[in-house]
Order: sequence, then structure tokens, then C-alpha cells
Amino acid sequence: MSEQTDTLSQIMDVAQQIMHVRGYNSFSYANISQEVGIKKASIHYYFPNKSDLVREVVARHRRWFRAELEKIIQQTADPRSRLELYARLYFDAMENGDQMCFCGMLAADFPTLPPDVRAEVEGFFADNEIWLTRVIGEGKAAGVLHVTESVEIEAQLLVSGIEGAMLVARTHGDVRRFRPIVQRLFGKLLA
Amino acid sequence: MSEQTDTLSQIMDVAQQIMHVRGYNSFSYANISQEVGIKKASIHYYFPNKSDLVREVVARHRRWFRAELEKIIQQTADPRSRLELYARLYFDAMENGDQMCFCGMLAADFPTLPPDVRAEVEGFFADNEIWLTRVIGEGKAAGVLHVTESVEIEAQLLVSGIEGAMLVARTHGDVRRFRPIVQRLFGKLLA
DNA sequence: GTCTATAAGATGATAGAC
DNA sequence: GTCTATCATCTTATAGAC
Repeated sequence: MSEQTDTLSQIMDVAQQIMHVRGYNSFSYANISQEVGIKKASIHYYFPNKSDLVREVVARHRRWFRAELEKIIQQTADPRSRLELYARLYFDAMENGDQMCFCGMLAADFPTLPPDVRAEVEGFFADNEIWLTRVIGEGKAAGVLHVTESVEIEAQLLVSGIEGAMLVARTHGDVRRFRPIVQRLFGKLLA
Repeated sequence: MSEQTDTLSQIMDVAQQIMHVRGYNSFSYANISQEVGIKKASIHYYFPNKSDLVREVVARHRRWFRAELEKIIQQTADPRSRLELYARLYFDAMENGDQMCFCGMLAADFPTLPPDVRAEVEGFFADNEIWLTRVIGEGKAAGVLHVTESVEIEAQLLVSGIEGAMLVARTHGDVRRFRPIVQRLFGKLLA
């Protein structure tokens, strides 16, 4: 049951870990080689080229995140609680040592990404926006959320605010700045 | 009066232009060499190493942006108008073809930046936040802005929201998404 | 100031042995 | 599957001629 993680997964894990901090353009096969303990050439056996590796890593992350969103739907039917659990997803990540959203990092590298990787990164944000649009729409209909204008714009603002708060907080070297900003962002909707 | 731009300025201009799109780690002396029409070695005459060049470019951008903020202060005393002109600064940049904030781009590269460059990038966001804190504070005191809690958090939310809106909009390949999100962001304050 | 020449290292990627 | 060996290319940077 608790079998040793296979090489393929290890490569993907390390790739994600390094990319999460340094971005697409400053992580290399040499970095992975060192961390995993295999030679560069062996990585090419699993992933012929860099875009294959990165595409798979982003797609996996996207699937994981979508599953988290689905868990929230199962957990509670209240739109307000759903939004709170959504925000907690990001709070937890930041408090676990993340200093950025993995896909937010790749968004910055967007012009230099291979096309198939770009599609996955865009998809991640689309997943977020679609889910939030649904939840906010239901909250508006039920009269439990304070939404005056477009539900879509409201959803996009939440995603933007979260991503920007991470990006800027890191330049100040203080991830604790993240939480109060995001709480204020959601507060206007929950007020 | 209209003397040909000197080589030093040309190097800085091209460096900023490329970095603005591709970030710190995927622009090179070779790129600049090609655009400006001088050899790589000549760039080192002006800027001994890459961090010197980038630090100067970011510092120059920061000075320019601070001057823009000062212009707004001179132009109107009304906090609401000042916020509108501040937002217009970013709207104009986006409509002029920018797809990201120059310092937002470097914020993503933060862990890989030389220390002196980091300080300038952080300074840019600090400049924004300090200016907004002042304007929002005055608007709150005058009773012309809708601020219920911390003025500082409100200022930080505006900066975060703007930066994130650019970052996410670009992944969707549609800069037109930027304006309505930012209008909504400011709308909650101006309502 | 600008050039040629060159360095030492990293990059993604391939061929072929074991 | 993993390795050694090798590749062409790119990276920042320096020495020294003009």
C-alpha cells in the first residue's frame, strides 16, 4: 500500500516544487536530476521534452484543485460557507509555506510558455472563475450575498485579488499580508 | 533639443521593453545587442553586469511613476478624482499595449532577482500603497469615500487587485477583461 | 566607445551502451 | 530504465586591440 513513490511521480513533484518558486524559465533538468538522484538523460526517458513535463505537472495540479472545489460543494450547500472554504484553500496554502499560487507563477511566464502549457494555465483560472460564478450566482439568487452587478465580474475580481495579493505580499517578504487583504476582498461580498 | 537618444538610454529602453514581456530570467544581453545594434561587449561598458542594468531600469521606472502620482496630486484635490486618475494610469498603460505591470512582472521573478533589484521592486509597490493610503485616508476624513475598516488594507487591496487583474487577464489573452474588474474594485470604495 | 575573441558554465536534447 | 558521452546553443562576463 505505502509503496515507495515511483520515479515518474518524483520527477513531477520536484519539477512542480522548483517551478513553484522560480518559475518556468529558471528551473532545469539539472535541478531535477540533483533532487531526484537520477541523471538528466533519464528524465528525458519519462518526458521527452520540457513542455511534456510541465504540461503534465500543470494538468495534475489542475485536477487536484478541481477535486478540492468539488469537495467543498459536497461539504456544504450554503454559498457563504462555500466561499469561506474556497478562501481557506488559499490561506492554508500560504500558511503551508507557499509564497505564490503555482499557476499564478506560470501566468507571469505566460509569453514564454509552450502553447499546450499555456492552455492548462488558462484552464486553471477558468476553473476558478466558473466555480465562483456558480457559487456567487446561487448566493445572489438566495439573497445571502451582497451582489449588485455582474456575477461574472465579481468572480473574476476574487480570483484577481487573490493572485495579486500573493504576488505583492512576496515582494514585501511578508506572507502575513495576504490574509487581511483577502478577507477584505471577500468581506465586501459577505457584508 | 531633439538630439538622438544616447546609447545608454537606448540600452535601458530596450532592456525594459523586453523584460516587461518576458521577465528577468528570459531576457539577455544578446537580445539588447540585436535591438540596439551594438555588440554584447559594448553593453558591459555601460552596465558592468546584469544587475546594474536592471536596477537602473527599475529605479528609473519608479521615479517616472512617482512623478505621475505627484502630477495627480497637483491636478486635483478631490480624493475621488485622484483615485480615478490613478486607475486611469493603469487603464492607459493596458490600452497602450502593455499586458502587465513592469514591476508586477519582476515581482513574479522575485526569488531569482539580485538583492538590489528586489529592493527597487518592493519600493515600487510601497510607493503605490503609501500614496493610496494617503488619498484614501483623506477621502475617509472628508466623508467622500466609503471606508469602513483599515485604510492601509484598502490601499493594499487596490494594488493587489490591479496587479492580479493584469496577471490573470493575460492568460485569457484578453486585456479587455482588465477594465471592468478594476472598475468594480474601485467601485466598492466610491459607492 | 566599440569592436573581436574568448572564456567557463548552463541549457534542452540525442545516440547508444549496459 | 538508467547510464556515459556528446551536441549545439545560449548565458554572463572579461581581455585587449582599435
